[in-house]
Formats: sequence, structure tokens, C-alpha cells
Amino acid sequence: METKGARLEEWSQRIAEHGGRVTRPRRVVMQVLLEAETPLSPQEICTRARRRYPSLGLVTVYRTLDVLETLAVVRRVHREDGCHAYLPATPGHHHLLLCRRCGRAMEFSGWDALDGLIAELEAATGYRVEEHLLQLIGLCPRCYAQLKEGERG
Amino acid sequence: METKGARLEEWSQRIAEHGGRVTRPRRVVMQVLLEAETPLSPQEICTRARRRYPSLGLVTVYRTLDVLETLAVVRRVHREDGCHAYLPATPGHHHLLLCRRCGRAMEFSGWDALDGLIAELEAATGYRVEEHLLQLIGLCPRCYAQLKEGERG
DNA sequence: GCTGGAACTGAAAATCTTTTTCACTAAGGC
DNA sequence: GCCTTAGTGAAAAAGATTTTCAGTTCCAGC
Repeated sequence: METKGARLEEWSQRIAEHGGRVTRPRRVVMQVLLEAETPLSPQEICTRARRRYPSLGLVTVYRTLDVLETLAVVRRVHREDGCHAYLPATPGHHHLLLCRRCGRAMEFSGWDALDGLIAELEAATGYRVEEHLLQLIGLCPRCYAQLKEGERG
Repeated sequence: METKGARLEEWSQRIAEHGGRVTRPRRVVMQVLLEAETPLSPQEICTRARRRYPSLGLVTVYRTLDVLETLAVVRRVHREDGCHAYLPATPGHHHLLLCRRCGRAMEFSGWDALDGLIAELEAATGYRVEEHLLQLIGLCPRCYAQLKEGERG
């Protein structure tokens, strides 16, 4: 697996190519995102990042996330409570698999079969489908195992 | 197709069964939802409802939507701008088909094939999938026809 | 048909997320 | 090292949503 350091490097390069500057606040935000186990809200990112760089402003977090989202290196997910959370994106078009217990997220792809379903639906309804949002919610292997154990105990 | 009047009646009954009261403000909000062509935000609902009942408060709209969502007669959809929109729900588990041009929404179901895909994914990842959110975005037949025409003209 | 109490209402204030403004700072090409 | 300009943080503003509260209305029980 690609190391966190390599990805930080890669992201920084993307920012530079895009005419942006790789500043200390931005680097800290990127590190927090890369180390996260779950999608994080701007507020959560700010809190964690301040442990390393206390003067960081929440506004800078928002602006950095904007940049990273534009570069398609992070993805934004909708949370039930109305606010947004961000996670590092893996390249290509991906769907999201979320654990309802620990919040862990995982992107997956390769669901070509979905395209067949969409074609069927287009034929049936007359709609033209251009993009889609698919999020699956459930339990990750670890949480599933823990819940099983709880039942036995 | 079931008439708007019948659905209003049905919703009112659900509220009463649930120990709630069917008041004038609630009835107006329900009417606006049933007449809508697209999902509406609380703000939009309030504006439309005030044409019929000017003293309606936005807070009451929020509270009524809460009740209706709890009763599962309306569904909440996430909008890109961060706020929420609501539309009458059709019974059962449905997915959403949205027109990016006019906003028209349509629920659909019967995608049993999706279950097969989910089973495959569970086997591959170890996750247990409990629920899913699927939204397809594209063009409704009307908007598609209009855009085609625009290209020709 | 009254009446009392609980459910409901609207306005205002509070809360929370996100955006804008602005004076100051610091990347990084030269 | 210097200069330009992108980037920064604080404060204020803008929205969406929730809470509070005093007053209103529904309706079950008489």
C-alpha cells in the first residue's frame, strides 16, 4: 500500500501544479485527513490539526478542503446530521461503504453490473442517467465481530 | 393514480393515529408537498404555503416535516447546497431519480439485481450491508427533449 | 355546548455550519 | 534576500435549523 508520506507528497504536487502554494496549515490539514480512520467534518479536522499547529483557523480548513475537493483528491460525503465530512479519494469513480458503528469508510468500484441496471431503468422511464450517488451502510468486519462476541458473552 | 385529496386524507389519518392533531397549518404544508413537482426545501414550502395561509411560521413547517418524516410519508433528500428538500414518499424502499435541469424527482424500486451485487460485495470485503442510499441524477424525458431541440435550432 | 389540559403555534433568540471581509503574513520565483 | 501575491486568521455575516416561551386551539370528557 502507498504510504501516507507518498500521498502527502502527491497531493502537494497537485496543489503546486494547480498554481497553489503548499503552506504549513495546508500540510497539517492534509496530514490529518490522511491519518483519519473515518470521514471527518471540518470542525473535527480543525480540532485534530490544532494539536500540531494551534494557530490554525477553521476558515483555512474550509478553504483547504475546497482546494483538495477541486483537485479531486478528497471526497465529500453527506452526513445525516446535515454537515459534511471529507475523506481521501481513491482515483476513479467510486462508491462508498460506511460502517454505522465505528464510522470507518471504504471506497469501492468495479460494479459494472450497475451500468446494466441503469440502462434498463433508462429504457423503462425515458430518463437519461448521467451520474449516480451510491452509499452502502452496514458493519465493517471488526465491528461485526465485536457485536457477535457481545451476543455470545 | 391516487388523487391528492385521498393522500391528504391518508396522511391526516396517520397523524391522528400517531396521537397528533390535524391542524390548519399542517394541512396547508401537506397540500403544498402533495402539489409539488419537485422536492422542496422548508423555506420553499413556507413561501408557497403562505399564499394560502399567510400567518404560517417557518418553525411550524420544520416541525410538520419532522412529524411527516417520522411517519415515513415524506422523504428527505440531500441537496448539493447543503440544505434539505422533502418529497412525498411512495411506500416501500425506493431509490431516487432526479432531473438535474428541472429538479423533478421520481422514486423507483424493484431493483432486485442490486441485492445480488451487494451480496458479492459482502463476500469480497467482509462488510455486512444493512441499508443503502442510491440517487441517480440525469435528465427527465421532457428536459432531454428540450435540450435536443435546442441543439437542432 | 362548555371546559380544562395537552398539543400546537408563531416570534424571537439561540445554535451551528459555512462564507465573506479585511488587514496582515509568508511562500517561493526571481 | 526581496517582492509579489496567494494564503492566513479573526471577526462579522449569512443561512439553515433548533430551542424557548407565552399565547392559542383542538378535542376528550363532562
